[in-house]
Amino acid sequence: MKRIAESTVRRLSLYLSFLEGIERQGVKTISSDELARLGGTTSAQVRKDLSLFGSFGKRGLGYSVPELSHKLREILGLGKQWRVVIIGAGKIGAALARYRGFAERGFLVTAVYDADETKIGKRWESLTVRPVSELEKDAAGQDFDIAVVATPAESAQTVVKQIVKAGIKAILNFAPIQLSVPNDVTVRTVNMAMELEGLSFALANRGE
Amino acid sequence: MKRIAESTVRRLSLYLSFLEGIERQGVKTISSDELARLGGTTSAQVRKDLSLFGSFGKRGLGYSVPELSHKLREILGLGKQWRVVIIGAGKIGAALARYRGFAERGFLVTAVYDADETKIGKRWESLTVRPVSELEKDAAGQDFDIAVVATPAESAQTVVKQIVKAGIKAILNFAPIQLSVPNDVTVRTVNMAMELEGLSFALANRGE
DNA sequence: ATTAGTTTGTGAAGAAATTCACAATCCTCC
DNA sequence: GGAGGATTGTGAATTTCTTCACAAACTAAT
Repeated sequence: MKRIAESTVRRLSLYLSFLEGIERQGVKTISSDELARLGGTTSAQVRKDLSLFGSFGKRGLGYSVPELSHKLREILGLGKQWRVVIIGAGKIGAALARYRGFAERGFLVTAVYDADETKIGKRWESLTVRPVSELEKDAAGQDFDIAVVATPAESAQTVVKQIVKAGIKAILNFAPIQLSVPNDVTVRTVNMAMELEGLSFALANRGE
Repeated sequence: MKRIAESTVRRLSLYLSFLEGIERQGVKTISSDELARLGGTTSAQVRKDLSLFGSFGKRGLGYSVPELSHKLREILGLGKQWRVVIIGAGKIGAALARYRGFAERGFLVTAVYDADETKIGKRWESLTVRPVSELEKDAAGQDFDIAVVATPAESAQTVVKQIVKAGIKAILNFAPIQLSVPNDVTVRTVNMAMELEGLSFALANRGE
């Protein structure tokens, strides 16, 4: 398949969230134009995005809401349950472990790890914090899909090496650094400082 | 000034974080090549990004670390303290109010608001949760710069209308919806579901 | 069955972002 | 103070992303 841009994937995700809302309201059909309006983009963009994966609409009519949302879930790989491990049992890790949005979307938090001895053995909901040194061994039997890095910046790159060794191919990174990983590993970074600085830039340069 | 792309601003923010680390280690000078290596990009990209704002380097030598990081802070508007209000006193709001990264970067959390009567009056650190209906009035005297939206998706758009009315021009949005705002208001959205779905897509389409 | 009115899917055009490539400049050392 | 080596700044080339624009395909109405 042709390489798909990250921006495209983000939009697909956005379209899906609209479709799910609309589906609950019982709307049966939607045009690219309407979808574009909701997503703050253009109808051509919507159609182009979808056309990368097939043709799901009916000319003159639009898209069937249930059908399109099913297709998008399929494209985004939301059919199966992904198994998630959280590395770092600090505040962010704790908040994430309790976050219901994971389960709702089919992401099952399977284990929590930390390097700090004093945290090991603590229980969170139904999970027990395990030493990160065991990650690779554990992964052998369990098929973890996604690792969430919620450690301090200093330890993040070390932890990532262990994640990669454990054969995990997708990382959601909350540490405020740039992770270095092999080509076949996908990283998404959530970096509050960067978002805030983006806003700061916008405020500082208004009207120039 | 020419319009600057969001991706450029993100990279500037990234460069700055490297420079700050390097500065603490006492390194005095850095080349675009080194900076590119750290940021996972190319040296040409680094130079192009910086050249949008001036010429800060010395040919044959590279960039002075303290000078460049100072310039970047200036460009990103990190010189002044920005005043932040958090709207939504739920779990995310609470976590953000306690988040030290705000203060470290010069973002001062000034107030917390919520629509839910049962939450109003609660004290968080040195702040008291106030009714969001008072936001506009409060804003008149206080010059709030940035609003953080940490409400459920359902109330987010309503809250945003109040934020806009209060004259706030920058929003950091944690609600999983697309906010609609006037042109002169900048929004950055942090959406975990979208990030997870990006990873899911990558996993589902590996090697195609 | 024909017409009028929609809306898709997609090549082609246009815009934006990235990379190339090299002259210009600076530092160091002899 | 000239030569050699390094690295910037930036037009031009390239690649990627977005928008345009229209034929094709569908519905509904008469």
